[in-house]
Amino acid sequence: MNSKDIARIAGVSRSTVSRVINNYPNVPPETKEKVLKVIREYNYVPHASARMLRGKSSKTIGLVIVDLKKNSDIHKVYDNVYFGPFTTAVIDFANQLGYNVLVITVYKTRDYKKVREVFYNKTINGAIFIGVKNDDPDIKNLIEAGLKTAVIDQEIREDEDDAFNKSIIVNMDNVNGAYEATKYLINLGHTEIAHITGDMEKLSGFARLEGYKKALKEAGIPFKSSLVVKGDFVEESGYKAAYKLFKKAKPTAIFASNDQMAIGAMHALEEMGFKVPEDVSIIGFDDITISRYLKPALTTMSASLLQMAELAVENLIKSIEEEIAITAKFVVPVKLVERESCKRIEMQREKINDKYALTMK
Amino acid sequence: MNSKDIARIAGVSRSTVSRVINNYPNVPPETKEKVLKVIREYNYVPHASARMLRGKSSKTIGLVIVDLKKNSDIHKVYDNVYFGPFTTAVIDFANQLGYNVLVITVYKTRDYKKVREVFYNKTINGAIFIGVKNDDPDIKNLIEAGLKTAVIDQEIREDEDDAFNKSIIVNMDNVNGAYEATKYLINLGHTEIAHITGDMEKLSGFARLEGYKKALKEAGIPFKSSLVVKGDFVEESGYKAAYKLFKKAKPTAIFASNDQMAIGAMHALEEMGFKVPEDVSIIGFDDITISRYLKPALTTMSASLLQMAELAVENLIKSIEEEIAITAKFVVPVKLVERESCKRIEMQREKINDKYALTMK
DNA sequence: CTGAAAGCGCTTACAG
DNA sequence: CTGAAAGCGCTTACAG
Repeated sequence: MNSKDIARIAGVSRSTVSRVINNYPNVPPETKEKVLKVIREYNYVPHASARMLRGKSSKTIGLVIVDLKKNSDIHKVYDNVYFGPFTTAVIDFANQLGYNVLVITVYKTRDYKKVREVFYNKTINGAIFIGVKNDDPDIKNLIEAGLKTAVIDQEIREDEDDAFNKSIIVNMDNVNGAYEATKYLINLGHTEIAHITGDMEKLSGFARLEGYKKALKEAGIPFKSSLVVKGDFVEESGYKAAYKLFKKAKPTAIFASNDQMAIGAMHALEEMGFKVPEDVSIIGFDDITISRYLKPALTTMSASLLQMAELAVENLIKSIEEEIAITAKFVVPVKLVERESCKRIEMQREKINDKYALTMK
Repeated sequence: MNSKDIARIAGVSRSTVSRVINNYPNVPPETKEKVLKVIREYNYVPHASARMLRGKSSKTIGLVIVDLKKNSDIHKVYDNVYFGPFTTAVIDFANQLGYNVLVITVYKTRDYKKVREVFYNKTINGAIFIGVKNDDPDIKNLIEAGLKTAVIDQEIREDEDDAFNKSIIVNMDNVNGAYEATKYLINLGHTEIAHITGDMEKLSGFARLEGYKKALKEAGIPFKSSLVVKGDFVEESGYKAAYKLFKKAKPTAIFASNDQMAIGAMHALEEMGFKVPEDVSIIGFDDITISRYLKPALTTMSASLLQMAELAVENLIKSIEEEIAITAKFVVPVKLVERESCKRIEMQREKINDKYALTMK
């Protein structure tokens, strides 16, 4: 069944069939109805490739989920509690606007080849990237080659010539979020506040560290490098970080750069014999689904993934359809979700120290 | 940049360019290398639509996530803790086999239009369906129209003429899983075992009820309809079901048809003043990520989503490429994950009854 | 081994 | 208002 068949059955030319499909104004109602009837009857839908070849848009965007792991291929995205909700939100918004979404996973640098492929072969004309490291050269190349992009979690640049300046950027308000998280602990009376950092190659990694420092500085609390331990956003790194931390320091509170690491740290804390929040307060970032089910439920900073997905999708599609390079930058606000993992302290130092004496000998 | 340009620059005809791209055997090594060099230099990738129009496969499958909600559009897939991991697993396996995946969400029956569209316009030639109700007529139509399909959670039929018999089917071993879950409770000494059912329009809903009944029967425990409450697989329904249940009955254990409902039920139990597992044991199904973080950690039945994704993807692609209707049916085994939410009881009936007297007056 | 040509199914300027 | 024709970028039988 193709437009020729439809034309023959309806007793018109293929031109006319095409005109009614594309809603041209100069088709008389009766002709239009006649053609439409045949189209419906035969479930005819024009061949997408033929239309594209004639210059119509593919109406397809890519969603590129990047999860570069240093050492293993065991870690797959399906572990990731963060990407799922965002992915489905992107699909929903895109579908609403009549766009399909092709989802592509990138675990190693060479997987970017998959993205180049669908871009150069014209399957997609735009893509949303999540999980990317800051200033990623692979994405830069793609942008320079003309791919319309929306990137989540990417530094907003001064340099006008930078490729990322041609991209839509959607970020959480990382600095402020981290600042507020730390300040929240300070207001609770904590001064020995540790930070488990995220992946420092990502904006959300280093920006949250920055917010942490800012809050300390403002409160006149000296920054101690012994209270900062590197993590990489996965649970296990939070677990290890907590052990490392308590080997050299005695914080009363921890700000973890995301919830997954906070969860890992809570496990370590439990193993070491500390109670949360009685002995150590802990706050996370992201408000993933699991956090509310923990005991104690995790206090954390939350940003609307839905809003981020919406901004990315709508602006990307706008930039595709209007054939202009929209360069909008968005910073989505973050708000505190107070639950049970943080506690006010007042001169509890002795108690904590006693505990230490006991646990660590 | 198109094949004509490449041909001109390499000093050959378009035919030859096409031959090297498609790896025809009858191209001399030097010619091949010469052309390849130009292709690489200009980042040339053949236009996917043009190739398709000439009959090449689109190498794209659809992943259709169905989440039909009766009354609201508030409930979106992004809530769903179950679809995320499966989705990324499907994408991974498909990508590995050189296939793209187009993800489509279906919240209302009319959203199936999106699926028909991409099928009839030749964007996809196969699709995987998850979250579908049993014997869904919309999917039946698609199968009959020639879409290659792999369906998750669908009854395996006797009737050879049934459309679903032309589909690949991948199920969890629902009946056995439910049977084992119930038997586990029985072996722990429970006889008053309630069941919160899933959505009875889905295979996993009614098959798990069947397994529950089977275990009771085998143990000689009479089936009581007062111990069975309807749910629909979402958390809130488990919450409500638990309240409803304890209004009319006094079970010492609950088998919830999935983990989300078990979580809802645990909340209700807590509110009603029952301790898990001291007062009431509870077991779920699915082993979603959250379950291991609960306190008490949820005992549940687990099947490998990865394996299911792999079976669906590999067989679907095989059936697409070999142009045959593969009709394989798979039942993925389920295994018990013992955690902390179930407890052996021995003549505790009095205690429980006391508690009741206290709580419910 | 290689090129010229037909044709996949559309859309759209062109002519009437 | 409508049709005939060109052409989008490929692939592949055909001829040499």
